[in-house]
Amino acid sequence: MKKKRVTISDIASEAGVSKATVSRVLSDSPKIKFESKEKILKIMEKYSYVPNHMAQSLAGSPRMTIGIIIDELANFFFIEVADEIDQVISHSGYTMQILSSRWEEENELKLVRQLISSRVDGIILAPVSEDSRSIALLKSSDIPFMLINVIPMQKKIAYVSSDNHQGGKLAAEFFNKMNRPSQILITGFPHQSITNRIQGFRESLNRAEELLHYENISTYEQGYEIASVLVIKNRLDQIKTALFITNDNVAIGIITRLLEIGISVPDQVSVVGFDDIKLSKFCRIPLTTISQGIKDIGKIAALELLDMIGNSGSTFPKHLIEPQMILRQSAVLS
Amino acid sequence: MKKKRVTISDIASEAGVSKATVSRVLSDSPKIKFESKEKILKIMEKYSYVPNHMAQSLAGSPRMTIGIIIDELANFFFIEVADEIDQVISHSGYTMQILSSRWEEENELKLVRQLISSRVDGIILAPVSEDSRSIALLKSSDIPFMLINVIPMQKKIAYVSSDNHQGGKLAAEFFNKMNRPSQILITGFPHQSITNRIQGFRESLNRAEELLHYENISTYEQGYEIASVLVIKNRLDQIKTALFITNDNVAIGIITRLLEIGISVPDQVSVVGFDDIKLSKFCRIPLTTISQGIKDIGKIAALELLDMIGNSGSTFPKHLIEPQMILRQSAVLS
DNA sequence: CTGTTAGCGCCTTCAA
DNA sequence: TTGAAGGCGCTAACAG
Repeated sequence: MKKKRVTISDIASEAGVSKATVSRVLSDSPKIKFESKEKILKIMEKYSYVPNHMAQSLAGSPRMTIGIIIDELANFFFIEVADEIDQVISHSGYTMQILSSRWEEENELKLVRQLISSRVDGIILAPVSEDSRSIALLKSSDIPFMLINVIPMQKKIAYVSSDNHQGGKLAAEFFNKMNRPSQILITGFPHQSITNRIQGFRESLNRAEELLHYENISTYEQGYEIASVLVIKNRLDQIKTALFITNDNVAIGIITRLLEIGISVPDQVSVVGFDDIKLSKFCRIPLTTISQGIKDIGKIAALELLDMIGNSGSTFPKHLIEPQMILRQSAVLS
Repeated sequence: MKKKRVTISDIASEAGVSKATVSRVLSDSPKIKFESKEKILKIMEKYSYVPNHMAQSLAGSPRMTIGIIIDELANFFFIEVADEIDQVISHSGYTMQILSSRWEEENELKLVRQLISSRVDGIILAPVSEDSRSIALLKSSDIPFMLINVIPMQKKIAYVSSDNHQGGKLAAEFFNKMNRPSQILITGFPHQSITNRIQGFRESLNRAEELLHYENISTYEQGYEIASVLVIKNRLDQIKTALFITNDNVAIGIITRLLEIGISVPDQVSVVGFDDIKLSKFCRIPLTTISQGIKDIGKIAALELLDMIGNSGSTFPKHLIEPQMILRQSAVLS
């Protein structure tokens, strides 16, 4: 009962021409009689004919699509990067497909395999781990790809990332000036970008040996929850504290909860975030944070990938973006 | 110089078997000798062989992917719906591809065509317009699809949407109780969902004839900007005002600006939003808003689509979700 | 358990 | 300007 899909042959026979001729109007070839073209177009219209992209691609047409794998949809950082990428590539006629690995390496590998399998023209990946198997797989494919939010271990891999080590350092220098009695670090999944932030932070931080550290806090919900714990265990209500939180989403969650409890930010507790997502301007206490240059990351990744596709991936552009301290209200140098 | 991709034939000849045998290990067929399988697997591994999905699909394999087209990436409502959908379908082994129409109908049509062209198993579309050409195209295809955030004109189209008219009514009833001297409505693109909210709101609102209305405000940046204008033109600083803003993102932007200017929310200006995105709990003044039941929308859309794919799209489930008033701080009944 | 034979729908020479 | 033929990489009967 399933109605058969109309194919190029159907169109051809109805028009009384060969498949080749129909194919020519599909690819908008110039060498075709105007009337033939008109007629074929009309028939296509009549049947709402949509050529089978799989077949086209199999037969050699470029797909004109790039795939991007991000770690999570709920993280504004990735969404903003993706949005920027979409803007750029669509100008060149490409379409972007977003996939989410949900921070699962197995899942990421599956998605990468899928993208390779569907022969997209290029891939942008924010890998769960810097030595993820996905990267090896990608390398063995001949599809141009670009890593974001990570600095790969191997050579000959294109990437764009912010200098997270430097970002951590910036935060530390700010902390040193604030010089609060209590200093706490809150980080997310053990990801290279995070590790580098931690290192950069610790290395430049005064009294680093006293630093308290909470890990695996990654969403604003989790931030909201950990805040209560912090208050009790580390007496945030009594000891002037500085928080460095390596993710704006989390920072916003924490601040929200602190305010509810009646702890003032930045007076009692000052908070420095990381990323500078758009939202950090719009949250309850605008965030003092380290900017990753989100728009730059997206734009550069897209442009370079497009370029690599043009050069059939023989180059490996590398970009390390300089982070920047953005002073707003959640932490100030009184 | 471009290294040729390894195909099933390469694997087959290297293993000294036929393509069919290799294909069998690909599909994990039981009727295959264990040693053959092992051997073939090893060779695949050696070459990092990834089967061509285009070819597989052309030859009849289901793609196991669904496509979703949303209006914009920067809108948390859509992202949250998409995230929910991804959760659900991935449990069934499907992969989701997200595409963004950027509120452009032409672009939407192109993307729909692309999805049909690539023969995905199902499509979820948040159409720019309720009588978009995309919908007609989708109908003429034999791919199961589900509309979200809209109530289609024609019958026999599956959809899930919140009852926006009712949502507007809820807001109006709340406004009537607040009974502020000045009442202002702020809406986004002229989309059916918005129109319904407006209608529902106006119909139940006391003193609706005095209602002021600003249109085409759709992002929090735009909200942030319009706030200054509002203050000046409508003397928000002097006249107690109630704002109904049909989009939480915008509402958050507006509140942020109002606070900066020194206008208190909800005392001087009370704000009712729409959507209940997660963020509305975390913004500077937690939002009183109309909940669309975002998670429900995503879950239902995904589940029903999966079901339609199973039944080869012969059913047309329709869901109208009851919106709900969520009382937080940005507007209260004193 | 395995090989052979046909396509799937389209594009691309090569001739006409 | 058009048509015929071959092939892209894989799956699906149908024989053995």
